[in-house]
Amino acid sequence: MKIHNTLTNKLEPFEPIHKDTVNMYVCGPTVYNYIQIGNARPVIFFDVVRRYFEFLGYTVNFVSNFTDIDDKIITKAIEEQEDEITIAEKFIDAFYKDVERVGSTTKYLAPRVTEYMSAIIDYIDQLVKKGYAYEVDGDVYFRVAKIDHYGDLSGRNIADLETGARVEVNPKKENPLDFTLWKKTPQGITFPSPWGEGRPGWHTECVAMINDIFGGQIDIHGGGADLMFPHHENEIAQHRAIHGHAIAKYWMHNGHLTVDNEKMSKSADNYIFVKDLDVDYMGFRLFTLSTHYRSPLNYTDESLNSYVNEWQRLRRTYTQAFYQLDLAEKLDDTPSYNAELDKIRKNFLAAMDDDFNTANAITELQQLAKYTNHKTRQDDSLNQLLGAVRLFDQFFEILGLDARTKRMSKATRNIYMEWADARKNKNFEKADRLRETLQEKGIL
RNA sequence: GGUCCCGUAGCCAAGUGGCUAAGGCAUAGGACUGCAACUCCUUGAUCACCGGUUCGAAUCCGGUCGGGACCUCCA
Repeated sequence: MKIHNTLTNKLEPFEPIHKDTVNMYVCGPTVYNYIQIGNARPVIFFDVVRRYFEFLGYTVNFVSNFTDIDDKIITKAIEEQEDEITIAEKFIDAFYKDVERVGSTTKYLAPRVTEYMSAIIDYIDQLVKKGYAYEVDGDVYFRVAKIDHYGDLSGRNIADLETGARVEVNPKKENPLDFTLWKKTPQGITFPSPWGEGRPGWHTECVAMINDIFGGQIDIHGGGADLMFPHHENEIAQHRAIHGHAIAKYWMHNGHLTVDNEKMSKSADNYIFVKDLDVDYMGFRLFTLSTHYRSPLNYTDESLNSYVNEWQRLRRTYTQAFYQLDLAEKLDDTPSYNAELDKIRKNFLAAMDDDFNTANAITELQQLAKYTNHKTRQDDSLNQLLGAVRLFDQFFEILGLDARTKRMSKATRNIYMEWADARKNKNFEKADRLRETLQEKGIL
């Protein structure tokens, strides 16, 4: 199992810190709006990461936060004449719905900033006491100059960053790179702190949560590539300041999604919410997994549709094989795996082991479909067909693709038999009628 | 202005130094079928461009063009 570590920019063998356990944290959403399809990429990809580790036998402790205190939420609250908590609640519910829509699990620990206020304040307080942070007029800033290796993760050096600063610098800061830990807020929800009423900056929450929940270095820290700088860089800096070592062993970042080769933005009028996609969401999931996670993913209607079709094809292959076995009452037999199936399985796992190369894994899924379609037309090798179905189950489970198919009821089975009979007796009128019924039930 | 990523057939996409550049969709032809649907078989590439390194490059180096991300608070 190899993982590309953003920190070293290399493929590294995965070795868990604690035997048989994977502790991972993925930066979650700021809940001020519905999520757009680009936000769904980490939601889907890191769900696959979790699934694959679980398949390999690890216990995965998966944590992803909600940022429920933020200027954008405050702005939205004022806009909608609601309080921040109500807004946050609304979009947390919406987020969970979208996560389920795209086939990812919602059963993981999801701490919220509002629940972590005292831990965050405590963390900032420690930074101040150790001299890594300073207070100015009710704001608290992190002293970047005091940390070595700032910029390692994103491959930047401090000199370049200073040159590049093109916006007016905040005169309160000792150094333009210093980032906000605590912010005195003129409007919206505030919390009491040693530095007065205010709210936390964005970068401390993840560190405080990781520290509290995991109590030490985690295996994997993930998120979108846009978070690499400054967010993750700042997490590393804070954690190093207090604990003297890196917060995570492996950093994983997914590439961006563009729409017609443009960044999604409201002004470009190409903003697509997950909830508004009018397609089979499993097709969308397959689409996002069709490109390696670190590569950019470009959305076009044509491209999405081709994967929606591909998904329907895969599912059809699966259900046809399933029903054939069901009719023959072979579903509970012992599956047989021949060399061809073993090879497909081996290639699939090798692809996943290679830094979660889902694109190549999907290729094996397609090979499995071809194999299955061949076997479906040969009645003599039902145990091998069963092997194929079981392999499909495994692949679908790992990728989070849901093709669950129920066994036929007795009534349906009878209709099927009648249909077969009618065809045999060339009673085509009756056969066509029954065929329609079976098609409606999704059997044919 | 700075840092970095990407550019493979009509479309999606793997491959990152070495046999004839995976796979899928679409197209076209064929097979199967009572008719369909489904399915199967066959069908396509001067790897953006120019130059260099090498016995050998899609893959490494330099340049050009095109697209994208980040560089401040925020995502």
